[in-house]
Amino acid sequence: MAADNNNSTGLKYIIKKKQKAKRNVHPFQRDTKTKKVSKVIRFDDSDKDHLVSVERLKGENSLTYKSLKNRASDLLKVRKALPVYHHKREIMSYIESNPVTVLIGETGSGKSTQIPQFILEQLYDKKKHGSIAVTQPRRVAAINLATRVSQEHGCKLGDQVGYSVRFDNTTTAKTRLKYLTDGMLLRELMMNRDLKEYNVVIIDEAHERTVLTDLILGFLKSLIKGSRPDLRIIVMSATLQAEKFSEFFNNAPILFVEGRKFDVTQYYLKAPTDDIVDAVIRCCIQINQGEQLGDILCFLPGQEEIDKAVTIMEKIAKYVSDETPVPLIVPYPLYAALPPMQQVLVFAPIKGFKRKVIFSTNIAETSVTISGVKFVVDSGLRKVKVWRHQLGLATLLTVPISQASAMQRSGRAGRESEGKSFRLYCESDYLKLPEQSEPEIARSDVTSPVLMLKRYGINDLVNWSWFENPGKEAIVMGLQELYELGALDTRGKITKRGEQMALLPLQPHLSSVLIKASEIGCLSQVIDIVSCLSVDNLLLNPSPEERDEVNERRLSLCNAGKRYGDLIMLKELFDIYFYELGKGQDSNSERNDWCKGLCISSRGFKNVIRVRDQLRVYCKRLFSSIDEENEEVRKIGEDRDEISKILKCFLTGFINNTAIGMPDRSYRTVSTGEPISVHPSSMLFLNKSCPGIMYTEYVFTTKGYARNVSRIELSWLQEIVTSGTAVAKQKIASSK
DNA sequence: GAGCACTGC
Repeated sequence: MAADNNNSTGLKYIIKKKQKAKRNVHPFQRDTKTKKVSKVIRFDDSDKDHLVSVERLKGENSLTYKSLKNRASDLLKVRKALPVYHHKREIMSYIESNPVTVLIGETGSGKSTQIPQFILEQLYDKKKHGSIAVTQPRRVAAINLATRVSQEHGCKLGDQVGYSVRFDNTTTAKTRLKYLTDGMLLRELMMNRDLKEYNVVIIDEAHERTVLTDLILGFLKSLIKGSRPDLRIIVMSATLQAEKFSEFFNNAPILFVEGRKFDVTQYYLKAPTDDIVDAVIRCCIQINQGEQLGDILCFLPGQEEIDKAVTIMEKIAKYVSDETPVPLIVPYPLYAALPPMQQVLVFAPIKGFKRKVIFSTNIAETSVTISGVKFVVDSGLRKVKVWRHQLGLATLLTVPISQASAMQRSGRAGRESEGKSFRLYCESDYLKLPEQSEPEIARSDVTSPVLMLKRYGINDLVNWSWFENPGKEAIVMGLQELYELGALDTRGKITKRGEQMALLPLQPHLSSVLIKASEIGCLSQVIDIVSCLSVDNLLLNPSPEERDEVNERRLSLCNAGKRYGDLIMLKELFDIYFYELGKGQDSNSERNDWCKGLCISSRGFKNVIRVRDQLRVYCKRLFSSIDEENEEVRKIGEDRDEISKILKCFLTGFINNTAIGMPDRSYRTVSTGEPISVHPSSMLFLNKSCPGIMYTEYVFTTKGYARNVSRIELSWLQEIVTSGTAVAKQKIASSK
């Protein structure tokens, strides 16, 4: 590939007039009778950009009262310079006189740090009791915001201002302003249905439309219509979707807060391209030749495309900079399954006459911010998981992004200075894109939300105050799943088992496995396996060169796993990590080296231990059946009976995720008879001798794959079903 | 022969 690329792939750009990366807010600026107000308030600063790193702050926890106050008064000067301060009274008067306020402002407009403090001051002034909850979709955001705001407030983290996320709760009895993940607030709703400790609940980043935020919105609506008419609600969102939030809450007023961003010039392709990796590479080379220094962030749909782009770029970068006097391009991949060691490389600034080019998935769209980016190259594609209720199957699809998402991606070029965004599609195609991405709840398995609603005491789920109704079919499938797991009775009422399942921080299927394990006495071992399963990206993907080597090492370590599959392998790995390694002085480095050799995430394994600790505490409370003694015995051996017992526990939760071996050595699912293949990452990929398999996940990519696969005997199916529900029995019978 | 992104009393 040559640097001269004005050729047939159509990579010539038409310059568009300069436009802001953010969307114009006009559609909402009209005043109507129902929309009581429209305010445009300009911020000169952005909140999350000036957040200090948590590590640094934790070291400062020993600060004296006086120095805390001094720092707060320094910060107050900065805060007072924010234009939002001048509009404080107006904003507060709307919040005060309306049960629900929708506050529109971009991420980084200052709303997340300042508005909660205004409300806190008001609570102090009026000598009111109660506190404020601010929800965030991500843990890091909750932690960073609470840390910053506690400084501004002049208190230690956990005094008046604190945060609560899984495994980490800094709040105390003194805390009046609490930043928490939306999952945490839902947990609180399960325990304390009226949220009576809160005067005000703020839902931040509501435009991201995660399943959990959508659920919270539904719960809040039913609360203000029912037992908490006094509760104040503020929905904070980026510019779009304001009207949807407003309409949902009885035409709540919408306030606008503008954030400052730098101009981003938009470029489009003249003609569409059919090879997106090639187009991205060519675009980067072109930027490198014609543009000033500054890093490039490229959005590609998935790992496959990213690895390919990195490989190509590595090959041509040196050649290009040798031939012409341009910066040397240094390519980096970025995606969630990448080993953390490689992920951090992306953030280190580059020295010399070089240019960083980051090839990233959607992870860089909201979750991760990289400084130094001046150029964005957008493939216009992403991967989404879409749940098929009828098939119990997740499909992973590559689809065009929405306009909102395209704008979010472009905005990544304008965070520190003016930037440029290159969209590798035509402007006419951009205009055809949907305005918004489909909300997650519309394409997800809702078994877990349905269980939450049942536990909350909702009977008529179809007509509940869903912010987005996932549809009757999805709800009915959820109800049936829960009935089959024994969480609901024949009338759809939650059972004692269902109550226990709802309290465990696991998906219902895994909760049900845990309960079964406690009944038949293998809880400790099953907790270890479930803990591994509930950590994402524990087993990382080895690079192609070391793949065979790593697989060989894993196989040789896990004798039982080789025969019985991935669940047993996880337990074997856990046993080595937990019982054999890390006893000596160099425990940490010993464990890290071991993880590295097997391409296991050591951060992931630390999370496994935290999940395990939490599950053990919950189980002790729920079933009081964990035997603290004989801990060594909990290691798994190659005892056939013990392994069968453990796998049968899993079978009670995943009876519908089973397939039977055919004479031609393929597998067909028990429930639908569809062909299914063992995923190549599985221990059982090469094992062709299983009478049947059970899996925790069924994903369709190029074909239907079973992931986390275990060997099962066909007689077990009958055995489990005889002790199970009538519905499942019928399914097995009809599949024969 | 293959892996979008988050998250939980």
